[in-house]
Amino acid sequence: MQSITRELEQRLTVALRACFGDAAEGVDPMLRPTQDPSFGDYQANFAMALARTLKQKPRDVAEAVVERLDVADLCGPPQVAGPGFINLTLLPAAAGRRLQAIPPAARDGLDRVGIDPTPAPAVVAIDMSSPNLAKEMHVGHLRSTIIGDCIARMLEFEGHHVHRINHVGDWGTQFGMLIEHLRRTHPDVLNDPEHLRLGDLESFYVQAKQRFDADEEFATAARRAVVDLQSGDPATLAVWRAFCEESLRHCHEIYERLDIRVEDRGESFYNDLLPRIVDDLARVGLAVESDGAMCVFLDGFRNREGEPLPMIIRKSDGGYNYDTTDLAALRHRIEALGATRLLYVVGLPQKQHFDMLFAAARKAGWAGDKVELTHIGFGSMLAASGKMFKTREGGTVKLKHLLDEAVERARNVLEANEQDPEKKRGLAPEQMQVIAETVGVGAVKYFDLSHALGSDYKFEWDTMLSMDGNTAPYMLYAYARIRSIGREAGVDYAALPPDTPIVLEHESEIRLGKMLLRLPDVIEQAGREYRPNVITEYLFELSKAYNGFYDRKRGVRVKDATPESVRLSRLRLCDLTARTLKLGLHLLGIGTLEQM
RNA sequence: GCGCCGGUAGCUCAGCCGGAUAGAGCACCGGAUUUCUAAUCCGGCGGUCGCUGGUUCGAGUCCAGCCCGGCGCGCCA
Repeated sequence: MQSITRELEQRLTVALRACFGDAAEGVDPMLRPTQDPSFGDYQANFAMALARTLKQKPRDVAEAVVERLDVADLCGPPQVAGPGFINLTLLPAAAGRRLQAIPPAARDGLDRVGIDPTPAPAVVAIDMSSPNLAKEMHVGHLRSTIIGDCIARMLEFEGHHVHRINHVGDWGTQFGMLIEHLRRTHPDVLNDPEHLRLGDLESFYVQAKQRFDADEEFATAARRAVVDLQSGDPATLAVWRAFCEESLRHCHEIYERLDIRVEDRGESFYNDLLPRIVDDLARVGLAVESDGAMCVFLDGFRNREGEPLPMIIRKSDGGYNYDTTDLAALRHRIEALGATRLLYVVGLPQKQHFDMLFAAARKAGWAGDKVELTHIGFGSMLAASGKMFKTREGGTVKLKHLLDEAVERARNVLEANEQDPEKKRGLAPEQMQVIAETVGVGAVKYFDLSHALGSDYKFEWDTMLSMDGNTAPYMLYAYARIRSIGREAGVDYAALPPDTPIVLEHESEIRLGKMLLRLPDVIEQAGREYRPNVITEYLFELSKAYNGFYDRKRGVRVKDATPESVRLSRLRLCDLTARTLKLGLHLLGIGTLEQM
């Protein structure tokens, strides 16, 4: 399904040229969806700006373009309105033809709803999730994980080759005490590292820390473990590896539950590359010594005293820090993975770090002009109180517990409905559990992704689990209902003949049909701007359009519509709506349900 | 002190390189139900878009200053 706006933009560009020749070169037609249906479906806003450079009246410019504009096959007669807007209204027949041309879903694999992949695929590396293996994943990792996966899905859908890189923290001094603690609590760890199981990493960390602070002998041993680890002592490495693998198992329980796949690549992977990073930067004079540390000074970065702010790539004690590791990782992604688009889905507080990282990589020549470096920053998830998300005791909230609660709350809603004779579905307990998982986890994801990335948001259970409004339950219900309608109508949507004409006559049909046609633009925009909430907004609009179409007062009959051609046309609209919802939810990382 | 992000309806949030009368959900009030899954739909109420000035045909959106909140700013990541 090709974008209608792109088509109309091309026609406008042709008309602009015909009217003004070279003066119209490079002029953006500024085609936008209208906000008010009384202005049609799309409006072109170029005339006011162009009139200025042409020294003509805006309305005259608009009239002239309309005169030469050839859109009769798609739109009704273009209208010039207000100061010089050109309003375009899609013809229902043209909309119907376009919908009809959408090919059926592939038998296997993802249903692309007729949208072609890009002819120019790129290799993309997305830095996402990236918890510290020393501790359990907590709510602070949620946004990066969910948003990163969503962006990965959008780019994969476009046809790019995407690496979801889980840049886990598996190195650093804290691992000394963990190794030492592990040795003492699990003396057999080296005999059978595969079967190491630590029930709760959080309390394991706390125990190790307490012992480190209280027991001098232990602390000494822990420090020695750090040295051994860094010098590559095999026995120490083996314990460290066993710990990291166990910690990763904990992470992957969460990822599985979230239906997210990542490529684990710990910071330690880059250890061998770090000396060369410093050497290479020193050789070209980018890294210089300052207070005993090797630093890169970049234009425009100042500390609180107003002096140049360094990026420290080797500490005065000879150790490296995350600036060095991130530089090495960046280089690796470009040189070894062949990535030309490097995305970092990391919280906004780290913006300055990435500004410096990117500046350094550009200056060093490691990232050329063709390489995109983007920090996709996001705001904080706050408790409903508006404060930082904490347990009652002030600790961090484990991600596992958050998801458990989401599913439990979803299940409570389902069970309450089963008590209500009006809403009872007669679901078996196992079915209910599956539905609760999808609804609960989906609600958390959807709620997160439905907010603008940059702003903080308040985590509110009642809002995200509500059946009303822009939520996962509403969207999942809309999908399940459409599927149910197909079953009730005795129709296998997938078996509807692809050449069944789609005829848009009733106002609610026209509205729904036009909404369906916006899909390519929505996906394109969401992917280009890295904005998941463009998709959620659209899905909500689409659901509302569908509910209007299906509404018993304002909508049309579907299942028992006559004649048969109308019934089939409407069933195809149902199918296309379901397929669009499914694709949209898929891009958000949310599965659908046939029944709920 | 410098920098970044935010301030939009009672609450939670949208608002697409500046576009027509600033939107949605919740809450509140009212209406629709012989159910195609009403877990829905329709209507009403509700705003000095933090403040002031500027740019221009046009500013929630861009610029400057100020107020409020959050975060960052040399060897943690």
